[in-house]
Amino acid sequence: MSSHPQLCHSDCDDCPIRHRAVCAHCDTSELEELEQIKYYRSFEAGQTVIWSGDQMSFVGSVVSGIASLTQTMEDGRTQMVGLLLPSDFVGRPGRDGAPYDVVATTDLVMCCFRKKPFEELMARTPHIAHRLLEMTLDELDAAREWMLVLGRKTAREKIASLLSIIARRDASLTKRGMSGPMVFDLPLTREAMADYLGLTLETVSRQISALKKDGVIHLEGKRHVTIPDMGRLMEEAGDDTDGGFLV
Amino acid sequence: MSSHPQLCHSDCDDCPIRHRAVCAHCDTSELEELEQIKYYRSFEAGQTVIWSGDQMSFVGSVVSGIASLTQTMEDGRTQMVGLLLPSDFVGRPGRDGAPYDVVATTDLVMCCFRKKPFEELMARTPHIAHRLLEMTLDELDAAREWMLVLGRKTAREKIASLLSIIARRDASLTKRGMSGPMVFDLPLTREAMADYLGLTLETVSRQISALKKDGVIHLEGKRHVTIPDMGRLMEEAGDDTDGGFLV
DNA sequence: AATGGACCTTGACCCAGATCAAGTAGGACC
DNA sequence: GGTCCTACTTGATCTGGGTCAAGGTCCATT
Repeated sequence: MSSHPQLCHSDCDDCPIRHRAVCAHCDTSELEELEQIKYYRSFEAGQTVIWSGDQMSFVGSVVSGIASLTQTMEDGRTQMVGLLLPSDFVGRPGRDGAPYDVVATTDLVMCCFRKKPFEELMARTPHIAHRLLEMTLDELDAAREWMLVLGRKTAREKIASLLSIIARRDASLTKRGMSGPMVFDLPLTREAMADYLGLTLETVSRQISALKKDGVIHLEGKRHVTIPDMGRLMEEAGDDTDGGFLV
Repeated sequence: MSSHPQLCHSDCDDCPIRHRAVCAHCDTSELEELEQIKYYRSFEAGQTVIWSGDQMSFVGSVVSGIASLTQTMEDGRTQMVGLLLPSDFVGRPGRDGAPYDVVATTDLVMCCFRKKPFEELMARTPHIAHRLLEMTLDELDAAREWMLVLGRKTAREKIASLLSIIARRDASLTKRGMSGPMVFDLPLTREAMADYLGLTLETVSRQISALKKDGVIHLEGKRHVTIPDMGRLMEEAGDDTDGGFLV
């Protein structure tokens, strides 16, 4: 927590990332006000947090686990339109209905703020409003980057893109750097990856096997991944070799 | 203009949509301030308005013509990640670099505001900041809806989705209703449609021919489209038959 | 240690859409 | 009226990824 000392107070350990997403610059009285309207919710893997069309009564952020934003067609085809990792923010201040399902992809703990009072706080706290706009622009950038993945990349490039996103996020959350080999556990099933990438689970499986055979990744078991050379992975993803590290 | 009387002042005819995107509720002094920092720019079809990575010195909105947000891979594959129709807003207040190219897809006129003073105005005018957040959330919703199109729809459904978006936007801009047959000119080449849909131009052409043969659309020349039955088109798009009309 | 079930892998085959290649339509300009 | 050019169409063929089907692996439960 050393990099965000201003966030740290009593219950840091309880919910280490709880305020990072919302208010990196909140003063004490604002933090206390947030404290008042804060509560935690847990979900089991597979549970739906919010149904598309429902009223959303809270905003909040992911403490642990993974949630995903999912759109479904009548015939059952589904597409994940967003992946929420720990510290990511969920919610649409000023809006009522959810435009898509929010699903707990793993066991999930969320730190929530009641929506009405949060909006009121936001209305009289410009820097929170500003922060919300920032976060929304970030989400928009991520969504548009993903449109390129969905529209133009091959299956192999799609897998490599997903792996590099997860690896990067994991590195930044655990404060390990990006140099040297990266090691992490895949938090998604093959099917969830397929839904995120616009593929079938069989194709995901085949491409992961191929990347493994080619030495781009190592696998222990089905989920434990080692990436010996991050640059190589990003080439496989078809990304500009630089730049991507910024996200 | 009758539905937005508060926007109408001297130069309504000159730039009818100029403020609609930004400030439906601005008072006179705010409008005058905007007036001071406003200027127009014109582009020819094919010109690049902003290069990815460039500093953006303005925010603004499209007066006439079409612009598109485009991402390109090193090998030339390109994906449109946004379509800017008249009255749509461009710009990222609080951010400097553009994350993708903005390209004039047809001849284009934009109404721009100088960025620095616009941001200052925004900082002390909460309802403008709020409006910006609203617009960004709308863009995010649109981007995510498009992710479903890119990831899970067939070529035929993709074309139908694009046509119904254009038809709806056209209807709302010209204030014609959605009842009865819809008539409009396609503002995009087959290639631009392909770039938006993650297809090749040949596939676009074939699917348009197929929709025509099946009576879902009528074509006069290559661009003039009549949609006899909007509901039918939306079924072809695989959309929920209701709801979509809201956008 | 056997059973069951979720998750994953691999093979065989198929098809939607890409690719390659001609050709057509229509507008601008001489 | 011809010729050029850009935008589009259509056909023939190929292929990446989908579909269908058969196992395999790893746990949790008994």
